[in-house]
Amino acid sequence: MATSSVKRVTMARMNGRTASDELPNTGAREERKQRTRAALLDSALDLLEERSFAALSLREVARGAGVVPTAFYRHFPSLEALGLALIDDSFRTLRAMVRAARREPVAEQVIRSSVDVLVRHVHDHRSHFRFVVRERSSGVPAVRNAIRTEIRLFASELATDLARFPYLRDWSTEDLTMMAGLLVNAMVATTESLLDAAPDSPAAESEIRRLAEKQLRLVALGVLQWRSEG
Amino acid sequence: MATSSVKRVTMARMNGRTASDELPNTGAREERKQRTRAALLDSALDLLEERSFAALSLREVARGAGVVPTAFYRHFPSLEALGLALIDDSFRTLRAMVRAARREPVAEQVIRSSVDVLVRHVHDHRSHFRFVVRERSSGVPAVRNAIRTEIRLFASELATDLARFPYLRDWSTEDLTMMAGLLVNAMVATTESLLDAAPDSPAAESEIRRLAEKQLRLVALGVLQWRSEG
DNA sequence: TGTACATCAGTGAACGCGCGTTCACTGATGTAC
DNA sequence: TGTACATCAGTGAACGCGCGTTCACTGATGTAC
Repeated sequence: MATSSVKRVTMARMNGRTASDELPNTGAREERKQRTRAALLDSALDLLEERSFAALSLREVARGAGVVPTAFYRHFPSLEALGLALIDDSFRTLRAMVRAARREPVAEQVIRSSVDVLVRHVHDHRSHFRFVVRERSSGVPAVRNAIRTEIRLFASELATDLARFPYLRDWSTEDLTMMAGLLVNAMVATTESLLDAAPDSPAAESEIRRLAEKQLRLVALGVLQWRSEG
Repeated sequence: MATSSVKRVTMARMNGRTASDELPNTGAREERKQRTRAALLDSALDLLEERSFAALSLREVARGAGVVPTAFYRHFPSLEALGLALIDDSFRTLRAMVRAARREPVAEQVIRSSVDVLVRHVHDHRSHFRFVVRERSSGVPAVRNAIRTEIRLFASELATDLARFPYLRDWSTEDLTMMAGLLVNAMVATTESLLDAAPDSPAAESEIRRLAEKQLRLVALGVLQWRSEG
């Protein structure tokens, strides 16, 4: 194959894209492909409402997405790869939640507003949170480990955030990490309660919210008394 | 069939048992049956080290126990039934742990000795604790619900125990339950850390123990400041 | 104690089923000129 | 713009496999007398 001709072809393609009024990869074909990919992910999330990831089958997921089993391979090399993509999506949701929490003013109401952000996000993205919370401790090793890594990352970011509070300014890193771990545990437990409760039950939701706030206030009281040996 | 003859047979059996020097159901046949049953449970626990319960197959479990698949049905009507039996065994282990903890003197060292009991029991019964912790949030509904019921029971027993502490004597039931929930969360999280760590690594174990003690001390400080509205 | 019969844990063949994966294909969309 | 060719998402048949479950059986253990 002649190098010059390859170059010409590449440039022609690039010019074609630049000249067109569409972004790269936004043709009808690519769009349809992305829709099928999304349908596969949605199908999996649907099935995960009543089954664990380890119990999913590729054929079920494809069936739910309205495609033939072999079409699955056009999008993911394996079910496990789809699982990792679900983790990406789920933690994108979670990071959006953290950004929302950071926008809240850091006031005396910090506990209330943090719990509020959590409850609201779990409400709006049940299936993502359910996936993460359930597969965190059980299931396929690759999926489990990816989730744990993300949660550890999340906890250490939380520790960094905590270091900005006046009380906590001179805590040791270890103590901050310990406290962040405690808070993440509480958040996960609260998320589990929310997922167990009937969806769209404001009564159950506000009861859980009240309990979560109490737990965080109890921890906060401990924090005020703590003498970090950092 | 003649009623009188049936009665005679039944009584003869009862007399036979009473007269023999063996307890009922302790013949060679029954003993062998119990050994096979135990082998099936052990086989399942073995497989559960790297797989979730939902991913077990009856044939695998039977294979691991050294019996033919159909023999499984002589002991359990389904894999799910075996799962429920595993829960029984696991919580028997956990209740033994709680009894051990209650025998410890309630002193200033109560946190240290509680963590100590937990670490020791997880060390000695890894597979039971792993099963409970993993299947608690994922997996087969029947198994998951049975575990949650047991954990809720455990938490409310803990709340009762807590009510005996002087500081906590006039806390409201709700606050005691809330605090027990917090402690159970911490214990579960600690158990997860222990199961993640390399088995038989005293260094990892004592590091986790140290962290767990810190978390409990932090909570205890909060408790001392708490004003229950009970 | 000895004998004849009952019980029942474990066997092994057989079944139909859904699974993951392969392969050659189709036909709509995209590209070069 | 029109034509000829390339790309590639989705198809459908086919495969071998391990699965749960059924069934009639075997032979050691237990029981009656």
